[in-house]
Parts: sequence; structure tokens; C-alpha cells
Amino acid sequence: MLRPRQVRLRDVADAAGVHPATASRALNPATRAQVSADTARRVLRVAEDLGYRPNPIARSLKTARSHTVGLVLPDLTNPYFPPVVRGIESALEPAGYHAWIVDTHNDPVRERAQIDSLCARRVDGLIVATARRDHPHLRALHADGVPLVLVNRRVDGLDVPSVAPDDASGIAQAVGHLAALGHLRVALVGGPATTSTGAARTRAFGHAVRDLGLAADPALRAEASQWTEAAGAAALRRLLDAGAACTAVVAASDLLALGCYDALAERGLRCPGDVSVVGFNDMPFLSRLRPALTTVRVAQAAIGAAAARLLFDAMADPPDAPRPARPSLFPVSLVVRESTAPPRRDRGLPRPRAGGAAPGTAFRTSWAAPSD
Amino acid sequence: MLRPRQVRLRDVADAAGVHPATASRALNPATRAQVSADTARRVLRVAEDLGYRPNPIARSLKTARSHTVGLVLPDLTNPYFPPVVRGIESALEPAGYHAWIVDTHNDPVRERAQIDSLCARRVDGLIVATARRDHPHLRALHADGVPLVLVNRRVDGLDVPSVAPDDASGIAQAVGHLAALGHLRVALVGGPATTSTGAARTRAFGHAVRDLGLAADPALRAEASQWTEAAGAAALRRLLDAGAACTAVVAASDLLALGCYDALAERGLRCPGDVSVVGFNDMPFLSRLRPALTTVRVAQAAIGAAAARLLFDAMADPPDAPRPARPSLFPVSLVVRESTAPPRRDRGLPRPRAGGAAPGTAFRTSWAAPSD
DNA sequence: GTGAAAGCGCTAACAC
DNA sequence: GTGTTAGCGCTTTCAC
Repeated sequence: MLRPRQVRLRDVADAAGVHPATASRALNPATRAQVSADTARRVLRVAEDLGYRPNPIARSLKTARSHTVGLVLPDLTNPYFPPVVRGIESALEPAGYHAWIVDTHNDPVRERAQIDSLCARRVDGLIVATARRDHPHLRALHADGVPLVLVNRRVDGLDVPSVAPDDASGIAQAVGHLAALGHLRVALVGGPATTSTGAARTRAFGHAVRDLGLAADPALRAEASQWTEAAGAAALRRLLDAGAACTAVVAASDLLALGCYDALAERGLRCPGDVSVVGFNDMPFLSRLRPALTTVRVAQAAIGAAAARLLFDAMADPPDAPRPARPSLFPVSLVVRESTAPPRRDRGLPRPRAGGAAPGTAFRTSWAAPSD
Repeated sequence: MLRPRQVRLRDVADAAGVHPATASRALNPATRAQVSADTARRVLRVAEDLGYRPNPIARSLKTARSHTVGLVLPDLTNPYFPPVVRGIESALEPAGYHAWIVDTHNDPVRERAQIDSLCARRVDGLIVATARRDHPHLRALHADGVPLVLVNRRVDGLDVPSVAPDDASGIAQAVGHLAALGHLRVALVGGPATTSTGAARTRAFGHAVRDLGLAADPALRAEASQWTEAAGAAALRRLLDAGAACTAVVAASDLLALGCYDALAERGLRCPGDVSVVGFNDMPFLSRLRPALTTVRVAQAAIGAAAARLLFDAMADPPDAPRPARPSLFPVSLVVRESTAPPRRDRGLPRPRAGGAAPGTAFRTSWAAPSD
């Protein structure tokens, strides 16, 4: 594509008066020792002067390596991911690797095509944030020896390196916080059980509720079909429609929590006045929301960087004998903001107010002085 | 990287009992006609059976085309961009193209390296969202015949296709809205004048202020050094420190506007009670903020898709004679939310309170039914 | 320490 | 309509 006839290794070799093979050796730091210091210097200088840029395509064809890793994301518009990407790139780039980002839009069909495309382009490894608990494709890739690291979510029984936040601890902290505020009936808007993260957070919720002696009512749980605001709203709506009386809800992600905001607002329920909400991830901009969301902080960039490092390990391993991998869990911490408060004392259960009359404006006025 | 010895064109040809060249012709829709229908069918079937995936690296080496375009973004953590990326991909993918996203972190040095890397990898074209008005590198790329489309920002005097929101109209609408609310002293937190977008919006602000007969005080303008929240906050801080008395501020982007929120909050000034704020872009999540930001809506995905289509045109042109390109402007519309209100009537100029009278609630009540 | 030669997987002239 | 040949730009044995 570059017009001015790209300068090739051959041009450098000619100008330096050596064979292309020698020039190649001189240019490659790893093989530079095979060449006399003098030749090396000369070749390097000529290459510099000519503005030689090695052609990665040709190199890849020969070496079957691309110095590129595929980064498979479920949804680039989810603000959680950009910081993860930054973390990944910060670890990749010093090593001369580049990330190729694909966005599956949470669509398994798209995902398959994207991953195939990455593999065809001979990425050296894959960092995957779209894993489902049952994921034959990833399983097959791993069996094929493709270096693979999972981020956030894992595949059931697949022994592949992974890095994720400590779901159990995060949920325990969230529920603990609500319990400490005096909440007894805490609901869960869980993530899809098809994802390990969804399942783990739901499981952790069960444990926390039990340990703290809160209401263990199954009617207090709903599962969102996707990790999106819309799905979060739909899930909480179902809960409320079924008459679930709760004074707080733990959402398995921030986006789900935002959906909860919407569902509560539709019902004329205020947060945290009527219902407290806790999210998970601490994605950007949360502190600016109304109300600012209490959530579980996850070190997004650190997780990304760790994933990249694990991938380097995996790429260094013999493909037929990858080292066994225990999931690496990142510590998390609760960030208390404004979406959580003690339950209303005047009545145990919030319900749509105005025993019939349309709610709405009456409530809005009281927003004038938000709870901050 | 795929373990089970990748099946090559040669394997398909052998299995189908034809020469590799014939198999190649059969597999490529563009050359399929050169081959007997029968052979084509057979080759296709065998390829399918064997799970043949053409090796794009080898193909690229031969053809010097990659079916890949580079996408150069200043900041992937800016929520404005993911929707643009979606738009671009939605236009690229049906044509069999893939986007390679790079994030320059607003760093020209990084940008140069990233673009070089993309070019080395033989992307077929570039969609660039990081242009500066003075941009020798982009100018050189264009001179070299690299197909190029600019998004949002342009390069002074560089005749390259570009697509951007209608800055002038957006700013006019923003200022017009504030004027209609009764504001007389409207400040500008402009974007970097090194970017065409920054310059255009600042220019438009001047025109709007003049046309509407508002205060044209130079002390009412500050320029942010970057398109970030921090730079927006710093700019407004400078304005306020210098004693600029304004009742509203137009920020040249949403992120700058969020910075303004911060600077106002630091001074104990309320938005919109004391100072109204308008942003630009209508990036995601704005309606959830406190206060929900009034802003200029930009069709992000549409802009992205248009950019991709322009790039197809540019790639189709002879590289030495690209068609002349007029910038394509996308219509924008003001979205009024909660960050704008009439100026306080009790005094012309807001100042840090504690002086006494706490205003506030009185204004909020009228928001009960926000206009969105 | 350097050169010669082969070849990664594919496509595109050019024959026949 | 199909086969032959050459070669994209590089790396890597293997000689010397």
C-alpha cells in the first residue's frame, strides 16, 4: 500500500554489500551474534538510512508467528473493557506484541467467526473474555494447542490459565455491607448462569445470605439473560412483578445495576430511599451517576496485564503440554457510594406508592435534594 | 498455531485431483468462472470437507492486500468511540473487511508507531480519528497514496475524505438554547485548538455569541489542553480563578463538560442552579449523570459507517489520483436534559456560596418533567 | 562469519 | 478450462 516502493531486506543487503541472509541475521537481535560486529553495524546503519521496515507478513509466512494476540471481547461498548484492554496492551507492547481486538456483540455465531478469523491470521495466542461455561469451541482450540487465556469468565472443567476478580469475596462484601446497614431482604439480579461469573456470583450470594442470616427466599433471585442494562432491568422487573419484597438488590455487574435503576424508577421506587443497589466491577463514570453506584471495585487494568503475562507463559510452553493452570483471582474491595442506605424504617417492604394513584411527579420533586 | 497441521490449498487440490492453481480459482468467487462448474463444485466440496481455511498471510504476501483496515483512535476509554467503532465495523464486515483498532492514548509518538505498525502489516487503508490540524505524518501517508479517511477531526488543507458532526450547527444550537433560557454571559471551555474540531467549535461559539448579542468577553473562553475530563476541569478552573463571571458554559465535548462538573463542584457552584453546562457528542450514559447532561447529539454509529464507506471509495481509486474530497458533515441536534436551566434571577453572577442565601431547590422543581 | 538455496502458502501470468 | 512456473519478502538450514 505504501507507494514509494517499500524497501526490502534485499535492498538493504545490496546497499551494505552483503547477502540478504547476512542482513537478516544482523537485523535480528537474536541472531546478531552470528555476524561480525562490523557487518552488523554496517547493515544496521544502511537499514536505518534506507528506512527499512521489515515486512511482518513475509516474516509471519516464514515463521508462522505474528507477534500478535487476539483479544476477544463480548462488548466493547461496556465501559468495563477499555481499561482491561489498556492493561493488556501495557503488558503486550513492551514485548513487541500487538493486540487485535474483536467485539463479538455477545453473539456466539459472531464469536466463532471472529475467532476463526484471528486464528487464520495466525495470532500467536488468544485472550478471551467471552467464555461460557459450556464452550466447545474454546475447548477445541485448547485441545488444538492454541495458547489461550481466559479473562473474567471461565469454561467448566477446562484447564486453561485465567484471571478474574474474586467473585465470592466481592459478593460477600456487597451483601455484608447491606446487612450491616440493616437490610434483611436482599434480592439478587444475577448474571447469566451460562457464564462462570454469573454462576459464581449467584452461588456466593447464596452463601452470604445464609451466613448472615438474611432471608433466603428463592423469590428474591432473578437471572438476567445478558450482561446488559436492558437485561438487568428486565430481571428486576420480573422480581418486582412477582411481588418480591426487598429493600436492597445486589446486581452481578454494574450494567445490570443500571438496569435496576431503570426498573426501580419505572415503579416509582427510589434508590437508595426505597431500595439500595450494589453493582460489581466499578466501571468508569459510576461516581457521576445519580445516585453514584456502590459497587465492588475490580482492578481492571491489573487483570488485563496479568492476563497478558499468563499468555506469554502459555505461548512459551510446548503446545502439546501446557502447564496446568489454576485460576488467578484478583482481590476486590467494596466502594460505598450513594446507592446504598439503611432500609426505610417506617415499613419493612417498599412497594409502588400512592395506593393506586399514578406515582411519578410526586416523587421527582423529592429528587431536588438527592441523598448525597 | 493450530496444531492439527493446517490444511493447505495444496491438500485440497490433491484431494480434488486438480492443480493448486485450479483449486485457487475455484475457491475465489472472483475467478470461479474460469473453472468448469463441475470442478468448482468438487473443489468447494473437498475444501469444506477438509475444513480448509485459506491462509490470509500467504495471500497478503502475494497480493499486497490484507482486507484489513486500520482504525486509529485517540482514546478507547472515551465512551464516544465504541459506538463509532460499531458503525465502522457494521459497514466493513459485510464487505469482508476487518478493522484493526489501535489506541494512541492521545500520544503523537505512540500514534506514529501504531500507524507505522499498521502500514507494515499492510492494512488496505486507514480510518483516523486522531488528526491534528498540523499533521505531517498523515500528510505524508496521503502523499504516499495510502487510502485515508478522517473521522471527527481534519488536517488543515489536506484534501482527504472526512466525516464529522456539524460543529457549527451544534454549537449554535447549544448557545441558542442557553440564550433562550436567558443567559447573557456564556463561557466556552473549548477543545485543543490543535484539532480542527476544537478550532471549529471555538469559532462557531464566537459567531453564535455575536449573532445572539451575548457577552463577547474573551475572558469567557478557555481552551482545554486535551479532550479529557481533567483538562476540562483545569480549563474551567482557570476561567473561574480569573474571575470570569458566567451563568453557563458550553463545553466542546462531553468529557470536557464532565470536567466542568468537577470544577464547579470544587467551587461549591451547582449545576444548573448556579451554572448551566452543555456538552457535545451525546456519548453513552449521559442521561444517567447527576445532573443529566444537556448536549449535542451526534449519530456516532452513522458517522462510523459513513467513514468506512468513504474508505471503500478511496481504496477503489487509483492511488496516484484520489478523487477530490469535500468533508461530509453530519447533522446534529440538541438534547436538553437537566444541566441547563434559566440563570439565577436574584443575581447576575454566580459565586461560591456560603455568602448566605442557598438557592437551588427552587430551580429544580421545574425539571420535574425533563424534556427528554 | 558469510553465502547458497529452499520454502512458508498462495496467486497470477503465461502456456497449452 | 487447466496446468506450469514464478515469486511475494523473509528466515533458516546447510555448506564452506
